Amino acid sequence: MCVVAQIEQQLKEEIKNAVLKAGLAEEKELPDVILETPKEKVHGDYSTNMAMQLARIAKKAPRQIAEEIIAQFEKEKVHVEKIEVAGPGFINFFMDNHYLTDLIPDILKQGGTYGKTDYGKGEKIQVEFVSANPTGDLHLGHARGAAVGDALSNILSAAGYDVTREYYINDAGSQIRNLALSIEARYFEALGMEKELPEDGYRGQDIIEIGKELAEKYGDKYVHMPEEERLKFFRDYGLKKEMEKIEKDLADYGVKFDVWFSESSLYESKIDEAIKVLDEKGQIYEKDGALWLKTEQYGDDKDRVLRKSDGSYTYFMPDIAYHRDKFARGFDKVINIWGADHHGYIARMKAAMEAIGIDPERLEVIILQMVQLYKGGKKVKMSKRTGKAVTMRELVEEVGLDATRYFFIMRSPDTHLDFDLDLAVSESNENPVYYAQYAHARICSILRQSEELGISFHADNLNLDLIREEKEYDLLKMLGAFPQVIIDAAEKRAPHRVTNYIQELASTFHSFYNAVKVLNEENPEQTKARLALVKAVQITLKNALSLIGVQAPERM
RNA sequence: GUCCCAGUAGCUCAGUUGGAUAGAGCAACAGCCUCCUAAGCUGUAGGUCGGGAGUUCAAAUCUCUCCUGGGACGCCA
Repeated sequence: MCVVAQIEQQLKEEIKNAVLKAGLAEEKELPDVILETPKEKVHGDYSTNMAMQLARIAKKAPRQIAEEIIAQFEKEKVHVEKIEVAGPGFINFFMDNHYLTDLIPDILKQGGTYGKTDYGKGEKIQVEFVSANPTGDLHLGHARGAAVGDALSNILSAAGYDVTREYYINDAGSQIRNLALSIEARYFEALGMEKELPEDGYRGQDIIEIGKELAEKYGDKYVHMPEEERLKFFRDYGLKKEMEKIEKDLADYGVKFDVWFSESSLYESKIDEAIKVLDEKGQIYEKDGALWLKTEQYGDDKDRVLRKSDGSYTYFMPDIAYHRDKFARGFDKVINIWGADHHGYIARMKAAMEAIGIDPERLEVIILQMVQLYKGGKKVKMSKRTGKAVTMRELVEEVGLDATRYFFIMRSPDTHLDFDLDLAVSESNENPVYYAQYAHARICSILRQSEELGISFHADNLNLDLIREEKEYDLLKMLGAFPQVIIDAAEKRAPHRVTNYIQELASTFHSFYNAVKVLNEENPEQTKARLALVKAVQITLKNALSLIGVQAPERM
């Protein structure tokens, strides 16, 4: 536990003691101590609303209660310099912030692990994201999903959860037959023959190329083959090609999955098992030649079809078997990251979990709202190059990996995202990515120069008494907050809290940089202490950026 | 029609478990480099938190209702 968490803990404890000593409440009726960090410095470093909360229990005016608490409070024990009662009854604590300097050697020693905690206690969480159909290129929505899913996974890991990243490959069902038919049409086309592309076939450039490739490799070998045999080959071939491409796109995007789960593997036995369980629980029935699941009684709009009257399964059925399998694999929580167009599906899936005997609370769905590209103040609908929707690869080529990922993480998942291309590519002060990276590069520059000057410092041999400036304390407060930021971001499934933190930390550093000179040959002891401080900032900044998959450059 | 998300400064958005005078970046205006990277800093100005009602010591935050924008509602996946 870092000093900040320790002090906060002790402050809460001391507030509690003071309340009990003042006889304002019994131990069992005592509300949880809420400690806040006020927005304004005039309200101190910490503040509590305890007096207001106790107004009813103690039957006294809040300000009166506050005074009584203060009278019993032992300041010296917890680095409190001054206490004030303010407003309707807030108790504001002004700290002797020098204790914060203990963070410096602490962070230097922890290095790349600073910020990590065991908060999640190794709870097993699966995050399933992207899971795009293997029928074309990854697009903007997938890019957002990949960025958010990867960042959230990193954040959960850092907060002490045992995280598995998973991609669900939709390699069964009608869209895959469609893929085979689309490839078939392009294959014939490449051979100069006519074959109609199905109406809802895939028209992507990638399919055209697969068709060409097949024609070059095999000539007209497949023209004379029985249709089913040909389609099976094209299906398997296309699937392999598409998945290789998706996997490469994601790897280039900095995202790696632990498990690639195949939908078609469910057809071996897991679907039958799931149906059997549902049947035993009396959750299914036959009507109009189809098999239905009673989801309505669990909050869904209506019951849903599992097996169509033609004997094939709907998408829903293997998905139920899939989710049942996830929990059977021992995950305490399962998080799905879906596009906004799937939100109607949540109630259905949760109902299915309940029907099959799994607590639906253990399934969480994060819905990502739509992404809209802007350029020159106008909506970008299509790629200029291809005339089709803009792909993830094109986006990264245009604005770079760091900016792409940063922009996607920057906003809360449930807001519609306007992605400003001009802003993302601009190498200027308008661009929030560079603002943060620049802070890191500046620190690296200072550290390089200290080496050239032959100044070295060691975590165990610092004179921390020479850290006394207001701006230095501001920085230390930011550094100390980092572990809790990760916990909050993990708990609220809100990666954008990390980018908010990065902006704030960078801003606090830039402000410090302009006010305080680090390298000062006339005062080597202070220089060493300050070098250690900026080194701690560098470590924290780099750790934060790595959570969201953004580089921390040493020069810019 | 039912459901989900959003509505906060000119623009893009934060806003902790309900807390004090609602914050940041950009844009605007005024300053700061003989000094560790000016992709930076300091300051000024800018708001009926979509409207209304309620809950309470206290509401951007909770409840109800209405308005606006986006999306979802298949024996598709």
